[in-house]
Amino acid sequence: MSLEITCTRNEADKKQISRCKETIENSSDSFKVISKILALAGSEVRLKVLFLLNIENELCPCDIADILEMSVPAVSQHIRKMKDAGIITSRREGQTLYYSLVKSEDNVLNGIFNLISTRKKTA
Amino acid sequence: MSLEITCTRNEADKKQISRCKETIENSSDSFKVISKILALAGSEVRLKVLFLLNIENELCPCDIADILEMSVPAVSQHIRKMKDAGIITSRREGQTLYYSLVKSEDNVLNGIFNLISTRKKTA
DNA sequence: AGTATATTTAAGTATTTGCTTAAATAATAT
DNA sequence: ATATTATTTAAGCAAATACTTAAATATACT
Repeated sequence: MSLEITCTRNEADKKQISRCKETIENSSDSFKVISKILALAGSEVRLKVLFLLNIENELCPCDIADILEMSVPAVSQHIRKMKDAGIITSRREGQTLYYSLVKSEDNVLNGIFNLISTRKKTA
Repeated sequence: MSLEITCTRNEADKKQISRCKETIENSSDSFKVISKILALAGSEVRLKVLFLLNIENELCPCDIADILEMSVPAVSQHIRKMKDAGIITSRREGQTLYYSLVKSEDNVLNGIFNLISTRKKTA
């Protein structure tokens, strides 16, 4: 818990440091919210799931398990995290649960999807 | 290692599944590369560091530690990860190491920085 | 050479993550 | 009711994370 100023370099720019502290403080909530979404998308498996939901509109856990060649419970647990975070939702049709992306205005994910598609083209 | 098709729902769309598998396969490298960057940015601390480097151009570990109110070794270890991944670089000036973002064409991070700034304005 | 400063690295540890297997729900079909 | 299917949940565990403190480097100063 060393909250004191440890950096006593001659060149240390105190004004810069307090300006930065303020900037960070002002966007404190954004950092929490956005880093959480990025952490979710920062798993190869989940990024693939999100990308698939974006292009296929909706998919069930069973399909995703087949596509990604992994176990259904493993998929289900990834889905749960994303649902808990509110970035995907579900719709039931009989025994099957269809998951889809929650569309949001300030979308962190759209830019990422574009990047994946773009890279694919240029590669 | 259950690589067989486990989903034998009547409604299962085999064509959709193989189409999806192909899509994922085609962008396989993108998913690796991009999820890695997102995982790095998916830490609140690292997202802040990246954001700060973006607006301040360069900062030393000591300054970052002060700004984020955390220990220098903790900061240094976050920096190491980002440097290893090639998203930041360093320049030495005497004893001080100045870190800065590596500018890249297909930038995953720029979109994110914009989002943080935008959210701040609207909030 | 000897000391101080900036930073990294290493070792230790508590927490989190991501799977596995087995059991629990929920809906459907017989 | 019973069995089947789709999915979730729970328990267990190995690996990864993110700190801590202490020691090691590297540069500068005297």
